[in-house]
Amino acid sequence: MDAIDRSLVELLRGNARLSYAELARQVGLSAPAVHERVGKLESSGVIRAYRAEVEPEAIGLGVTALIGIVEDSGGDTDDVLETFRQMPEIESCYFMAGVESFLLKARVGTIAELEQLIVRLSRTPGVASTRTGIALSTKWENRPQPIEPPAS
Amino acid sequence: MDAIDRSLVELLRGNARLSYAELARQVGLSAPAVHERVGKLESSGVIRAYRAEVEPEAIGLGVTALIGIVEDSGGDTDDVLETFRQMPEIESCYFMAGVESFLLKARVGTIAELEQLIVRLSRTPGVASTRTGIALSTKWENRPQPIEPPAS
DNA sequence: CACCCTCCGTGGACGCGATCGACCGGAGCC
DNA sequence: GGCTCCGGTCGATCGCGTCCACGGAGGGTG
Repeated sequence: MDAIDRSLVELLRGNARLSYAELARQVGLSAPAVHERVGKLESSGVIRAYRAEVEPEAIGLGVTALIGIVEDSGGDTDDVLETFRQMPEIESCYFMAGVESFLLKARVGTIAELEQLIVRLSRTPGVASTRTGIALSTKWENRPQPIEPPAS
Repeated sequence: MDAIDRSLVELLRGNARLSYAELARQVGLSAPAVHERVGKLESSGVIRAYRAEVEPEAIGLGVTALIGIVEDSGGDTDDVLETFRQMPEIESCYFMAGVESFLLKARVGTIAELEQLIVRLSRTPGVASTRTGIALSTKWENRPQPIEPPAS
């Protein structure tokens, strides 16, 4: 993970479809060298995936909600997690410090679907209560932040 | 936005680096046709960007926090937003219904940096109070959900 | 100091993919 | 029926991805 690797990661975070040849020009190496470096970044887990970022409204997911979950004292956290994992509406799931064990980001098409989702969450064994906030608008999301070299 | 477009979007959400030729095979069109469709999806804003998804720890951003912001009654929301936008640590920013006007997702390297960020947020004109939750672990994030055809 | 090993890069070669232009067929409209 | 437009295929060309052989720098060892 040297300076060139960081440049590559930063370039690919900005545009995942850059060709190896283009990356090579940007970092001043040959295309095969870049190919190998990127391959290592992928297989070492630094780069997890390449994703197209889509306007949610365009695919019928106009409603974004953030849902805090308080667990039952008796519940099994892993079971709860597994149940959440089965719900495709839940785009992100964080295990949090604090009263609310989980914070979920969910996306659905309509408020009615959100209601159904909340009902399903509330009924999930191990879930004591939920608290839902609705995003009126997304100002920005997953903005890549510049990589700073390790403070050595 | 027909069924083929939806397939293309779904394929690219799963792997943004698929070649046009591969996409073409998957959807049963020729490569130039796919090229044109994807170009239209990009320029119409359905596809906003292609990003590499990176393990945050690998680039020195091991601390994830979710921060709710309560606005001052006198403050100007746009100014507050602009200030947030200048802070690279804030990866996502939602304008919310409820007492907390904003919910921010921030990523920093250390708890000390998080502390500094919260101080800066608290001092921002227009911000009345902040409430920070720390993510102990990210179970998953930005998981693409299958696209369902418009309910027609 | 010479030697060797390893790592990481370059350059060349070759096949495939990206991309452009020409053409074509069906839908909608005079 | 014939025009036009839209959106596709086909074919050709050029650049890119990817494999391979080679080479130089750096470090350990006799």
